[in-house]
Amino acid sequence: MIASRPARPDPASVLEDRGYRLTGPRRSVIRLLDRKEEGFSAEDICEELPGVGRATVYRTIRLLLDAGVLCKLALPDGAPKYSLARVEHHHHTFCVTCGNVGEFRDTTIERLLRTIGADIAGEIVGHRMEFYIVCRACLEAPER
Amino acid sequence: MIASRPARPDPASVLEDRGYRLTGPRRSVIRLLDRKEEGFSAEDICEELPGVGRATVYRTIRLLLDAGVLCKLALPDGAPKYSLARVEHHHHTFCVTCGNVGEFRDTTIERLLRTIGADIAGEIVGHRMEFYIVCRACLEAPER
DNA sequence: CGATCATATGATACTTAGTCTCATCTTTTA
DNA sequence: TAAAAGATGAGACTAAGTATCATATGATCG
Ligand SMILES: [Zn+2]
Ligand SMILES: [Zn+2]
Ligand SMILES: [Zn+2]
Ligand SMILES: [Zn+2]
Repeated sequence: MIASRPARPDPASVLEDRGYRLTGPRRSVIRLLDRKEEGFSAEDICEELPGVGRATVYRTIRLLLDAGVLCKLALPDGAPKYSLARVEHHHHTFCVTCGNVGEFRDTTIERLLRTIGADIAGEIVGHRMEFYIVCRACLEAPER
Repeated sequence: MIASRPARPDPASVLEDRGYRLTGPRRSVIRLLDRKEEGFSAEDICEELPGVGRATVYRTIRLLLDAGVLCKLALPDGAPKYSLARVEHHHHTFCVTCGNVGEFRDTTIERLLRTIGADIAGEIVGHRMEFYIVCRACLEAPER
């Protein structure tokens, strides 16, 4: 089953492939994103890279979003979060207690979603799905 | 099958049931929402109700969101939109061409989503799902 | 190498969506 | 009718992100 996980695309190569220059500031942003846990904010990145301008951070984020190697999570309430995509197509889990973000894939869902098109007026061109959870750690945590 | 569609809750009664006063400004907002097509912005409401303060519009929207009779749609890109909920639990379609928003329910999905919990570490407390489509009207529209 | 031109950067102003504050007004209740 | 609770609205503030534009960087050609 290990072979079924597609290799994660390298954000730097993806940008180059798209004809963008791989400059110092862009490298810094990408290197930091790579070290980050999932579910960080754009402003986090700005603060941790004082040498890179805010505009450049946001511009790089946008390039990566457009290229599909970065996900923007619209949480039900609160600030948007970002997370480098680990696998190609996936969905997210979001712990409503600790805010932890996870990725998952389920081929059954994907198959079902494809068949559901029949019930919808129009042509389906994409979808998004998120699960709100209480994660393992929060379930096991001493109450408080 | 008609009987299977639950009656749409009346936003005004829902607010009263929750212990909020049904004041003039709140009535105005609710009456306008009710006349609106799906997929309007909060600022639309402010502009169309110059007699009601911005803060009150946003406060009323928040109350209705909390009560579950109004949906906030986080579109993949662009401004958030609102839409009065027509049925209890549902998902949205969003036409990527014209921006039209629709609601749908599918019990197969709901059943599947419940079973998928087994594969996810933690307890699922909710979900969100959206389909991006090209709607019937846009498919049939003269090209361009 | 150096000139040239496209591209990228960063400081900063601006925009959008929404919240907060607080003095005033309205409603409820006693 | 007086007091208390709740709601309102003007406007200040915040957070997330975009636009502007002068400067800097880097690729390409001679
Ligand atoms: Zn993702
Ligand atoms: Zn999917
Ligand atoms: Zn809805
Ligand atoms: Zn559902």
